[in-house]
Amino acid sequence: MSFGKGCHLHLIDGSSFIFRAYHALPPLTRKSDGLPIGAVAGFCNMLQRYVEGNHGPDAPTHVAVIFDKGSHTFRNDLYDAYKANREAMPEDMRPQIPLTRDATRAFNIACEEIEGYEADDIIATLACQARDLGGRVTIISSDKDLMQLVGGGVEMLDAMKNRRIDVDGVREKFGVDPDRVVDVQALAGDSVDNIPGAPGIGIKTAALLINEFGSLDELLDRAEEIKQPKRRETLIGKRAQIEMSKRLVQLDCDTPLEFTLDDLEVRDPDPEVLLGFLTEMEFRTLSKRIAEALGREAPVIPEPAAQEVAEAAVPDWPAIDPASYERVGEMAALERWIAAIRAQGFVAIDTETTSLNEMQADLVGISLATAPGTACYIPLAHKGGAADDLFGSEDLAEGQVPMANALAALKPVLEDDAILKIGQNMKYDAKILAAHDIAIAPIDDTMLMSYALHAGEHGHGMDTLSERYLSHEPIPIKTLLGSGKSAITFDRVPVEEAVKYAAEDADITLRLWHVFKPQLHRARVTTVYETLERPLVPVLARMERHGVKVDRATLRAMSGKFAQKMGALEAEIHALAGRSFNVGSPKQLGEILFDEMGLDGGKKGKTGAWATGADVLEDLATEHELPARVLDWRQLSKLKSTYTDALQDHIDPETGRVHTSYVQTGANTGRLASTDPNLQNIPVRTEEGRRIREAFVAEEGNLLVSLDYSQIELRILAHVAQIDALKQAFRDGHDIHAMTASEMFNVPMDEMTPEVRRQAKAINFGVIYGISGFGLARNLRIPRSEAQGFIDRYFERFPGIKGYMDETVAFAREHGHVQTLFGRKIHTPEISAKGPRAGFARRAAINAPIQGTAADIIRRAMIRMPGAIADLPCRMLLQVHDELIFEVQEDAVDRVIGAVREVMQGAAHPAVHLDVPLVVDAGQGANWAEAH
DNA sequence: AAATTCACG
DNA sequence: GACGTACGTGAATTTC
Repeated sequence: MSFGKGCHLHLIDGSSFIFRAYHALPPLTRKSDGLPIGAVAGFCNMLQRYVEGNHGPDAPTHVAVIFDKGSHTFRNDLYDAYKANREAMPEDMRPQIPLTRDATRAFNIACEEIEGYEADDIIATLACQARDLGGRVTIISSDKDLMQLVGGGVEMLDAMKNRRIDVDGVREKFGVDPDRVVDVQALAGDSVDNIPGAPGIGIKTAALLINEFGSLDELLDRAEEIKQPKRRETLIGKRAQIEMSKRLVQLDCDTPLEFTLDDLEVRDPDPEVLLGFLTEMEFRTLSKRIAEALGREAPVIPEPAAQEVAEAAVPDWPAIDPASYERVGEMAALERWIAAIRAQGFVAIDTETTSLNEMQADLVGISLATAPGTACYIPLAHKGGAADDLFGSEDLAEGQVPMANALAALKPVLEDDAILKIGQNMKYDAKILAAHDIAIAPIDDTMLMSYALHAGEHGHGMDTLSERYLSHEPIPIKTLLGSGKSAITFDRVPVEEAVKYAAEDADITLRLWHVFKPQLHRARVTTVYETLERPLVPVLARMERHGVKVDRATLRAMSGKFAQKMGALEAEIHALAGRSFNVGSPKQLGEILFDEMGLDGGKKGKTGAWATGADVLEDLATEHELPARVLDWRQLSKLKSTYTDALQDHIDPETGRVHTSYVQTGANTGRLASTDPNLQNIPVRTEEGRRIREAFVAEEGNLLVSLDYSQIELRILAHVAQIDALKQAFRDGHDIHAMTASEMFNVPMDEMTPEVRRQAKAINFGVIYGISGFGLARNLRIPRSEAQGFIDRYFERFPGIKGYMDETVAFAREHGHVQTLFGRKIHTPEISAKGPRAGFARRAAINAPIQGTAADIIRRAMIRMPGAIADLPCRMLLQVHDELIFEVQEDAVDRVIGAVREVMQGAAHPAVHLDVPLVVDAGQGANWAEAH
């Protein structure tokens, strides 16, 4: 096909792919000879992902990967310092460059480079040609230097963020249309490429000037008109330098090419060539994946002497084949499986039910796996009914073992101390089985193993793990249940389909267990898994099943009151605005405040919408009535929709209680997350919000008791950073924030003002979060310079803190993870990233050991709690990060507080001896508001 | 499905 | 020199 109208050209910026691939992956080497191949692996992965994504109407007709070649270009003749401050290419990257060319050719994608030209110029030339012929162009790169090409059918695509950049995207980045981007760049310069530009002028100022004068030439000609003296002098004095900068950033659309667009037509890869290349590189996982996509058998890559157990184990297993699983329809067959399990001593198990909510879920079937590829499904409560019967039948389907008989046979196995039960997210299955009076134990949980091994690297759901560690995509549940309104429950799934899906889950779980089990030891996280993860499962299951009593009448009354007040506020707000609008719409509110009322202080976010967050409205509220009323309305709206209304829907009709679900792998740091509903963010900071806690009540004759760790994160900071002054203050029971303030501002403790103490408190918390001048300034609403002054003084007074922060970041850079005092590892894959992500990763790395150690401590307390309170008339109900809530028989409150406090305060022992005491405060009352 | 906002530790 | 930032979460709502 000759290139022309209707054609779509993709131009991939090869260098940016290589650099991203290099930095995204650890330094992998080819096992047989140690050749560095990390970047090549990442590059191939990106190409494969790119190819897989190329379907549908937007698919390219022509494609090429463009590379740089040679280091000397016409730009070096113009300016000898061009790109002079670039860091040298890493040693282990250089040999991989030619291999990425080979990889591109292996994928049968055109691979182009021209000696003495930058890839950007080739891309520019091709893009111009394609555009002039009436075709569409997508440049796959995030390099801002290419943005000048956008427009007239040319767009960019950031492959990592999967974000298209069109003319509007360019305007957002540069503040001008694409044809003026070079003008802005000429003024702003670029430190990465060492383009000088105009000193003192950045992108913002440059865009302002270009928009005012229309073009760079016009601006330079009329520079005399500029009012700011410094800026005027720069523009006049540095004119030559600015004009040269423009020539440096201007891409060349007339690069002499030795090929034409027609040579770039999309071609299918030759499976032999592609798989041959991948085999040569020894990419096991990738070659398997690509072979599957090509419908070929995966190439066999021999394993060298030093074997990775996980990698070596996989090829020996039979492929995952849903058609091979057994349907267990009668007792005799079930007895055979039970005998096999007893003989082996372990089994993978998965339960299928009618709901994700364990309290309302009915058991539908159970699947078992005893070896990779050996799995079965025992349907127990599938409904029958003809396929054409829209509503199905209420009768049970044929060929199912009666549930009571099956469970009676399984119960001794599931409760047998000598038989290990393996599951993925066992808390769910444990809760389902508990409803049938089965206390499943002992267990292993592949989700928790993954969490102990890989927190921070990826999620821990079965689909993720299967794809990552088994290179297999499980049958999506959607294909069985459908989605949305027409979704059915699992008991309506035909048994033959259910067998494939359910048994596959058990099979996958067993395989994952074989992969992870030996890795725990090698990664030194066996103790974390065995003492902080696995034993928490039955504890959480029991708390969740018990639930907390919530009084519907209290919530209903509050909802009504909130609705009334909101109605009045809404009328007031509309009157102030002069027209009616949706108060709940930030977009409409922004238009009212900043476009119609013309208030200043408005800022647009990255999507171009006005920001109307509470901080913005609070600033405006000092001058105007409307934002103040909106803040009031928002508070009520939040309380009503998220709490008083939604909580009522979560009261279980059977128990009259609310049963949250804790996600043990939800937070990377080791904290729990609470969902459906989230009971870890019930309001407390405002008087009105706190009243919602009055609806959380104790059963007749009982009280709610709350115990929380006082300042646990600061205590941990004092310990890990070895800050003597802080440690001593905690030992002496002093007010830690006042003490900090006194040290920093030289104010004697008895002259401390609340304001100074408040500032010190913000700094103390800031330290835990990986403090920055900007963040502290925003929090305290003071100038950034002043905030930076505070931080400097703090580090001066407590040099250990700065040392700890630097050491933590250095540790993360070296090892790719940080860890808690108890050995929990939190991976920090972005720690060496560039740009704003580096800041995020750095602060997260500083925070994780502190937050994570606190999380470990309360986990240890929770795990010991059932034993400590077994003989007392009370139940543990909730955990809120540093707080535990109990329901206690009235006459036992003091005894319970004593026992719980002892467990909580001693929870770090004997694994860790802290230099600071842990202090636990207690409260009690008829409801949570009183107990807190 | 993404963005915005806001509740908690 | 400019940019974007406090750490960790979940849920409701609007908008696309």
